[in-house]
Amino acid sequence: MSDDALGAAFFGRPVVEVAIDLLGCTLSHGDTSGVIVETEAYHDSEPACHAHVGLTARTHVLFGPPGVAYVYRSYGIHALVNAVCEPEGVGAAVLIRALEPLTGIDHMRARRGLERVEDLCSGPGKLTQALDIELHHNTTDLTTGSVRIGPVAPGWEAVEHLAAPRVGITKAAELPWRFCAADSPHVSRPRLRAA
DNA sequence: CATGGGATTGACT
DNA sequence: GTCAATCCCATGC
Repeated sequence: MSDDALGAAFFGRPVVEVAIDLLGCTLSHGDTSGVIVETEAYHDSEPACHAHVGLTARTHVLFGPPGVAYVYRSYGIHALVNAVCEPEGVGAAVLIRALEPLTGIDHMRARRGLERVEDLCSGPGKLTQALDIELHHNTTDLTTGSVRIGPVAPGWEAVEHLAAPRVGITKAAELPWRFCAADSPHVSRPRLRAA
């Protein structure tokens, strides 16, 4: 494992723990990067998870080794990026839902066609567009690849976090598996429902 | 081979 | 608050 990325051992733990610990860590691709301020956990034991249907061509990566990217297209429009968790054989991943932009902000503005920093990465479909993450990044190793997740950023070591129900899903919506950094103006859907 | 659903976003009433 | 856009892939005939 290198100094600028988290190792496979970090991701090979219970998915809810990883989702919480990822708050304050960095996601980077090329010149662009940001601090993760919102995540959601998904596990094959609950029906909202894509892996719930079992091992298919699509879900194959979710059951693979931890620390790998699972990227898929949602509603035919947006790419959403996840980090595969739990030991190999378990279908689980953390959805990266929002970032606070850190570097390459001008590139993000150009890709998004927007100026306000708090609009660049405040949603799972927005951050993939801002960082230029696409479907071909599916199965990329986040510990060594071009898209990678780094350790907690300076000043984010003790971020207070909130747990809340996941959003945008129709099944198992009651599980409080959405996690946000408290007081961040960069999370999606401004209002948080209490857990 | 045809069909239906989806972990979202942005524009419009 | 409501609604359409639009691609991948799992499922069923």
